[in-house]
Amino acid sequence: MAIEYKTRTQLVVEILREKILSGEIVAGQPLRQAALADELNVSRIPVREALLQLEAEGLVTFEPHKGASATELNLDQVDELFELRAMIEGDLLAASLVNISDEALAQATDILAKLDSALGKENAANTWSELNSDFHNCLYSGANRPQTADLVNILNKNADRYIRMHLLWAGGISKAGPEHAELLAFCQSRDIENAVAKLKQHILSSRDEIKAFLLQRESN
Amino acid sequence: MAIEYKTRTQLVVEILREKILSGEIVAGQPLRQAALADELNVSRIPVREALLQLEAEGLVTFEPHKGASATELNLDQVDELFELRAMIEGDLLAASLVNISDEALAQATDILAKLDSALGKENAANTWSELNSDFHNCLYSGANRPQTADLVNILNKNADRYIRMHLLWAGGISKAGPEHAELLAFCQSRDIENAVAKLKQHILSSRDEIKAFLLQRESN
DNA sequence: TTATAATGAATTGTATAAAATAAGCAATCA
DNA sequence: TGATTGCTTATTTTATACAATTCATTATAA
Repeated sequence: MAIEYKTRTQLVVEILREKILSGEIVAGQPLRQAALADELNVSRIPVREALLQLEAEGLVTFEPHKGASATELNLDQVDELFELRAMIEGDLLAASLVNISDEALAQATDILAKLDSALGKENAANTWSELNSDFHNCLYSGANRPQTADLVNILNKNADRYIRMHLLWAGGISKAGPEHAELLAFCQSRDIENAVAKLKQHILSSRDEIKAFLLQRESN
Repeated sequence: MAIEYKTRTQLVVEILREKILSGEIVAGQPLRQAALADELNVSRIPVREALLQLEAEGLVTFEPHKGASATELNLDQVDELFELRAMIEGDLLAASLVNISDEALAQATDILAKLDSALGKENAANTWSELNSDFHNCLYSGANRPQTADLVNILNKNADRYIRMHLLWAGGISKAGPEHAELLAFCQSRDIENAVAKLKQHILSSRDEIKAFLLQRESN
């Protein structure tokens, strides 16, 4: 297997993204370029460029001369983000199911099993979230819409933080397991209408749980 | 009115974006950092950061150690881009019409007049495209969905190059004028269903014209 | 006391210099 | 000749150094 070359900037992007998604860097927390450069043992230039890239993904907010911080979404923004996901992913799934291969569906079944068993284990939130993303991408693989898929992945990265947080603090998206199974069943029978409806409901119900959690935490 | 401070990076972003959208920088053309820095009288750092930002917008493609170039979309990608726009903008318009103010609609009427008169004039493509964007944003102003609006604007910047190109080389989106008028009429009567249908059809018909144009040019 | 201006430390933004990498071309070997 | 290797050059990537800006704090004046 060929090793792929990565620039320092790309490495910093990956490290910082993971720190934000995992919650190690908390939303709203200022990200000091010099401190990060020091910690990662690079100069400030790749750190700056990484922060800019993360800003484009929505995970970081930049203000000229004031610096960067991990983006903090309020309840309305969380709402909007999940609505957007429901719409776009619904459309993507519909397009995908027309052409989806049996291999992709088999793979999705596989991932689903891992997903269920991941819940109790160590580092559950991080593993779960990655598998969850794989599962959904697998179902969208028939669509052949690379730009839309990229967009979905960016939106998911933004949602991911909240999903992980919820998973970590409230013991998980309680209904995710059975919902995934139902969704996969509709996909397997190529029942586009029900599959899309289930997917949207799945995304929006996770939104509701997360919003409820955020609201409750806010009031403390 | 207070003038807003802009970093060199932001200025370079705006200049380069306009050059790409206007066609001065042709798709596929390599963007040499040193040459651009020299031309704009800044160092290479702000140029690099600007190119990274434009990459996030989809206008520029970066390859490590090889440099940046203006992104070139093939027919399928143009297709996907416009489909995505139709879906998201349709949804955004529906949400907007529920709350849209009479002022916004009046403003849209205003812009529409300017839009028609802009067609024959000098620099038609650039002015038209800006007004066109204003017109649509005006119609979406009632939605109160800032993240979705941002996304729409990014997608529009990608589509814009092709719209301007078509405007410039083929004398314009022939049906845009009457379509805009019809769309506005539906909006004024708060007829959500017809307005959304009209908008989608408007976006997709411009896609068809552009694809036909690209195909014809390709075969030469 | 309150408002405003001056000061300085912390931080970001930019320029320049150095290092790393890729691509083209000549030299070498089969 | 054809393929491969090593060198040269162009370009990008990164580091370091400096300039500009912000923010907090203190000093000054109304």
